[in-house]
Parts: sequence; structure tokens; C-alpha cells
Amino acid sequence: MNLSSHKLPTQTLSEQVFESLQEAIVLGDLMPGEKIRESELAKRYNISRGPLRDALRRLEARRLVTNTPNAGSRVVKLSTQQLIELYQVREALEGMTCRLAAQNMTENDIQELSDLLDKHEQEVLRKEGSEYFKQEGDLDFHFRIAQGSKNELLRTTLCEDHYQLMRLYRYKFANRKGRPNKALSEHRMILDAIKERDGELAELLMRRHIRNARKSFEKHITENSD
Amino acid sequence: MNLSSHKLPTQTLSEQVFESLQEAIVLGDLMPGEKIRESELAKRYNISRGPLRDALRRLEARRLVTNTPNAGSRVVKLSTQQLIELYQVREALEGMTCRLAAQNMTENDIQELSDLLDKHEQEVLRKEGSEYFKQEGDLDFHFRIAQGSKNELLRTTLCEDHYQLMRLYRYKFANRKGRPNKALSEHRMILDAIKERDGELAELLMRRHIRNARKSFEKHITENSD
DNA sequence: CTTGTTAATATTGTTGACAATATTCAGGCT
DNA sequence: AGCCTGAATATTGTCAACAATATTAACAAG
Repeated sequence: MNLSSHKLPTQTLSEQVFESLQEAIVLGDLMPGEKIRESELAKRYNISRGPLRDALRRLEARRLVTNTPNAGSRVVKLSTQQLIELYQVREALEGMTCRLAAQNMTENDIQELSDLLDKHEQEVLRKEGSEYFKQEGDLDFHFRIAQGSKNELLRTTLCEDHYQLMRLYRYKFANRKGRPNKALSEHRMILDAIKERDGELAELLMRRHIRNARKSFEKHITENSD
Repeated sequence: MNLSSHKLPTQTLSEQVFESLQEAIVLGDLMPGEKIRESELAKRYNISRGPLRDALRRLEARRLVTNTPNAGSRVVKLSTQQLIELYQVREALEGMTCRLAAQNMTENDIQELSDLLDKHEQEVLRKEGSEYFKQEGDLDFHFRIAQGSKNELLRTTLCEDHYQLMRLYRYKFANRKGRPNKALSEHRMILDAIKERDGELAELLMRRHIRNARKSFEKHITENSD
């Protein structure tokens, strides 16, 4: 092999289409509940149905697609009950993640997290950042803590599985009036606990943070009687 | 449709092979780390490679198989570090599960759980039940609590994903001398908390239960310097 | 003997055709 | 009209052959 050759990954077709489809779903190009016709998509991506079906199975593993045996696949559509269940799982998982992050993050990790919150604060204060960016900033915070836990199973579960689902339903996730500021201050408290290497407190605060988001969501639901 | 016709499922080929392969992996017919040759397995099950690859993707979703792009699939092989990570995730997930079970189990659910523990106790006392049955009994306890949480996401994550992995590594999971009796008494305490509908205590006890199992495992590892 | 290179082999990725199942649509009946 | 029934259509499941990549074997050079 040539020395200068940076191993070009030569992704497999089904991997490429998997990523494209995932993006299409998360960004709303394919609507929740929409039927997925294999031949149609295969034609759109210029591949045959083999690798397309493979990509669909990968999406199914991430809960972005559901499949019923001889009836085909659909883009996932979460009920409010299922969204609440997702919050409950996140509370458990991210709580533990945060405890481990307090133990295992490097000083450099912590500094970067601190910088991120500074940036996030400016966006919130200037009221310039769109809801979209606030949401992404929030997710980025959780994302980095998952990385900092140094637990690969937790990281992949949160960042690769749940993360995309949360992006898909971000417009439903509580970012109503007042919430962004509150969320930021909760993030700051969590960061402080991590700085103190207080895993127990960090877990407790993260759980309360997610529980608050869930309650805000549930309140919004009952108000709009939906 | 005929009234007497019980919809016979006519499972798809890849589903059947998925289940057979899963059983083969969990029971040790296919060893951890073993290479999986598609054509060989396809011939063994009398199907073509298409549905076999489909089955492999499903197994990958459950972390029972790993795949590297042009190099093929292997039966999963967890390092001790990965087993510890699995314990940590279980601690978080089953803790929350248990809290929800305390809220949501019906009186009937609780009675059945109580009966199960009685049966389990007799097996342990009589020292008749093999290690295998003790292990299965332990898993059954956790399984029913997951059902009792009434949270489908938690139930499928634990019972369909983690459950098989735990079965695969059951011989490594702490069931050494003394542990079965201790585990049983921990189960009883958890059941009591659920009877009292004390979700917070139930979560705390379940977490400690799993943490104890992990510590027993870690101790065993360092002793055998493996 | 070991290392590195190249050809031979084996294995995985992809495709298009065919079979099995579900969905749609038209027509007749109450 | 509304609802069954069954043919026509569309969609998914399966197969076998071909292409692309990785693995192994043979062999030469140091």
C-alpha cells in the first residue's frame, strides 16, 4: 500500500443510503408515519433493492423505521405516550452517564464543556440564535457528556440511537418560553457538579433536568388537549 | 376470512433464521468471536444468502453479531470492560424500570412475582436446581419487572436486547458461592418495596442489587487476574 | 527462516428476475 | 348508498448469478 494513501473508506452502498435516509427522516423530508416503497427509493438513489433493504434494517435498529412482515416499512411515528417513555429512559441513561462523566472526564473535556456553555449563553442572551440552534446547543451538551462518560455502550445508545429520535421530535421537545434560560442554568449546575467530581450530585441534577423537560412537555400536551 | 381461522403467522424466512441463529449463539453452538460465513450458514438452513444477511442485520441490532464492511460478520465477544459497561447500563435501566414497576404493576402482577420468588427459594434451598436454573430464575425475576413497568421501550430494550446478551455471558455473571442466597434476599427486599408502592426505594434497591452483582464479578476477575 | 510481492481462492456486496403476499379496484348484491 | 367478493395491480420476500473486495497460498529475495 502506498505510504501517502489515506485509507479511503469506500463505504458500502447500503451504508451511504442508510445515512442519507436517516438524514431525510430526521430533517422531515420523509414524514413520520409515511409509507416507504422500496422500489421507489431504490430508483431515487440509483441502487437496487438489496442494499436499500439493508439500509432499512439499520434504520429499524435505530427505531427510525418500523417494519411489518409482508406489509412493508414506515417512518416511525411516536405517540405522546412513547415520547414520555423515551424521556423516562433518557432520565435513567443520562443520569448514569452524567455520574460516570463526573468520574471520567478529563480536565480538557471539562474545559471544552465550559466553553460550550459560554457560547450557548451568548446565543440565548442575544436572542439571536434561532430555536433550532438553541435546540442543537442543548443536544450538543448532552452529547459531550455521553462522550465524557467513557462508556462506549452508553455513548452509542444515546448518541446514535436516541439522539436522532430527539432531533426528529425536537419541535415537540420542551423549548417553550422560559425553558431555554432555565435549561441553561440547569446545565451550569451540572457542569459545576462535574467540576467537583461529584458523580452522585451530577446524576441527581441531570435526572432532575430531564424530568423537568418531561414535565414541561406533559404540561404542554394537556394544555393543548392533544 | 373464515371465522375459525387463527391467523397463522407464516413467518418470513429471515425471521425464522434470525431466531434459530440467536438461539445458536446464546446457547453456545456458535462461539463468541467465531467467524460467520454466509454461504455456509445459508446452505445449513437451506435458504439463500439474501434472507440470511437480513437475519444477520437483525442480530447486529441486538449486539449479538458484529459486522465490518467487506470483511464479514462475527459472533460478538465482549471484553471484561464491555461487560462492566453492560452492568452499568443495566443498573440505570433496571433501576428506572423497577421504580416504574412499583407504580404500575397490578396486584396480580405482584402476586405472580411473589409466587416466582417462592419457587426460586425452594430451588435454592433444596440445592437441586442446577446453576442453569438458578440463573434462569434470576433472569425471570428481572424479566417480569420489566414487563410490570408498562414502559414498552424499557421492556424491549431489556428483554429483547440485553436479556440475550446476559444469557450468553451467564457463566461469567456472578453466581459464585453465596451469591444465589444473597441475590434471593435482595429480590425479596425489592418485592417488598414494590408491594409498598415505594418506587424510590424499589429503584434504590434494584440498583444496589445490580451493583453488588457487578462488584462480585469485578472481584472474581481481579482474583483470577484475567 | 523471515519478509514482502503477486497470483489464486474465498467471501462479501450488488443486481435483476421470479415467487409470494398484500392492496386496490370493479362489479354485483342486499 | 354500503358492503361483500374476486380479479387485477402493486409491493415485498426470495433466489441465483455477477462484481468487488478481502484472504490465503506460492514463491522470490534478503
